[in-house]
Amino acid sequence: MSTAEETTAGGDERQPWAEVTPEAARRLLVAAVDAFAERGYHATTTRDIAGRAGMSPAALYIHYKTKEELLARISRIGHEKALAILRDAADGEGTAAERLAGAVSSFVRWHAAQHTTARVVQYELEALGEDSRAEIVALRKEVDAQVRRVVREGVEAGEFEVPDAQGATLAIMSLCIDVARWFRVDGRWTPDEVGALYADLVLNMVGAKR
Amino acid sequence: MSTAEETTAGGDERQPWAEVTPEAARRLLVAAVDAFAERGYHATTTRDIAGRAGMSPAALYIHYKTKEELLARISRIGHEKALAILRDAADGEGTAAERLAGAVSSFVRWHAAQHTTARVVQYELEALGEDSRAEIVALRKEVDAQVRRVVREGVEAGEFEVPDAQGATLAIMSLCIDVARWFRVDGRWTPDEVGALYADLVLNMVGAKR
DNA sequence: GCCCGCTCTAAGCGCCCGCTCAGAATCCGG
DNA sequence: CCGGATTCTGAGCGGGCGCTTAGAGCGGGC
Repeated sequence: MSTAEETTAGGDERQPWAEVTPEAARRLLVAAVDAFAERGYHATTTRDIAGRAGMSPAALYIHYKTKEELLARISRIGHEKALAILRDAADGEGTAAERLAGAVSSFVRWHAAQHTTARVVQYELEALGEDSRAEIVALRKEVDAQVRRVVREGVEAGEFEVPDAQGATLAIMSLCIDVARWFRVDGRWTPDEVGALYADLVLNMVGAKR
Repeated sequence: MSTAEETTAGGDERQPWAEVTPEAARRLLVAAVDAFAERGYHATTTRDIAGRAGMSPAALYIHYKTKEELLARISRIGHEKALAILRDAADGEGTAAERLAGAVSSFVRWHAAQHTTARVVQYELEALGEDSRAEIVALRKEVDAQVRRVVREGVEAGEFEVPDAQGATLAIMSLCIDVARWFRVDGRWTPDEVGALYADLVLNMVGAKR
């Protein structure tokens, strides 16, 4: 497995929203993440978001033009974080198997540890407006490309044995993303444990020689 | 009739909502499935559902007490169908590997072919009221149990090699369920192809001797 | 042929939504 | 200690929501 914890580019893991300023805007955004993850974008009211941030409903509109802009900002930052995690792992050193295991375990760890954010990022895409959705779709293609690259390299190097590299990549991404749906903090596993378990299962899946 | 296709208990695959009567109630329910899958439960209005069914908004309330009852009915029938599919496969004949492959391919095929229904069934749980949610959660436990049983039997028979049967089961279910999220009718694969691909990947995942 | 019961519609009720705006509070350079 | 910019609040707008109600249309039993 990975050592203790590899550093992940693109932000501090303890303060994921440090780049959002001023502080009131950050408090609103964090409140929105919680509310969107709990109840979904459409079921969340601006009054609820403002309330969680300890402000009046009107305060929201000083920092964000609309409720949708909040979602767009969350989705943007979240996808950039996901891309940074996977790029780091895919660009790292080692065999394709080692890099794939690293990518899966970090990506899964993020989906588990930041599962509220991940839930919004992965499941509220359709609530985005046209413009932000296009931006996000482009980011997602880049995200996919990182994993596909490692899978292809593994196949070419004879490390993996898969009949359909694109299909395998899809399944791997799918497996990781779905962690955000089912992960519970009071459940059976810690984020690290799920990451390790899934890295192992994925190596099996691509027929990596062990 | 279906010859090559295995018959699946719990309803005809071409008319999935045949058990819903009268016809107007079925039309409303099908409209609700489409709308919920497209836009999500909370973003769907009763006017939209009624409009898709070619009726006035008030007509909905002759057949259903509330909008939530529509969701509950859809979720109930969908989960029963899913359970029937997996029970059939798990109770079938053959080695654990054959039964697991059958379970995964049928379950995935359903998630792909009926992806609008599956999307509602799998992603709108939190919109359910307390009572229906409890009922559905019980059904989901039974669904999980079918797959877990086959995995355990495979491990005991020495067919599979997994360090954590529960973890592997979770990953298998997760993989299948997420098909409803990403599957597109105009995409690269047919439901049958995804079913076959995924059955193969899952056998790898559990370390089945090939 | 009449009437009952079922199915449907037109109209609309009360509520809460996203969002606005006028003005109060606060901060800060000079 | 002042004055303008910035950040916030209380009140409330227009509108769409889930759902109700009164009554029209109509098919089947006697």
